Amino acid sequence: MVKQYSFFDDVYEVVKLIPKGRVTSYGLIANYLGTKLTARMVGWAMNAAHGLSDVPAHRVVNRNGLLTGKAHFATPTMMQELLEAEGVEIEKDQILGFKELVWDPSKELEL
DNA sequence: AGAGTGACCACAC
DNA sequence: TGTGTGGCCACTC
Repeated sequence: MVKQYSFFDDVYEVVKLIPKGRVTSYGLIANYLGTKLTARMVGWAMNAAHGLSDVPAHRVVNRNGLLTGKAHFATPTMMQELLEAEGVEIEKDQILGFKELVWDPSKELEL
């Protein structure tokens, strides 16, 4: 039923590699996978990813560290709950110290 | 084949 | 500092 596309798999793989307690942004993933992929595509991929429990979509936020995708979870608070459970502090749907918690695949993985 | 849409990002005012 | 607009690529109707 759920059709999966090739680039979705790439996005999932990166998201799965995000260390616990760390977060990343759509743009960083897009940048890491290649210029072909735009932040919108990553967000769109996440839309399909939320159905897969393997993909920690809660660790992916926008470039401001804002939980823009929380509305797409089972409950609006679920995303925050999951992040807080991993030690990430959140206030008003915004990740505190996002700048230091951000996990940039193009830097961390470094190929 | 064309138009609309999307869990975004960057620039301009 | 905050709002508005365009652009990006892929998918659906």
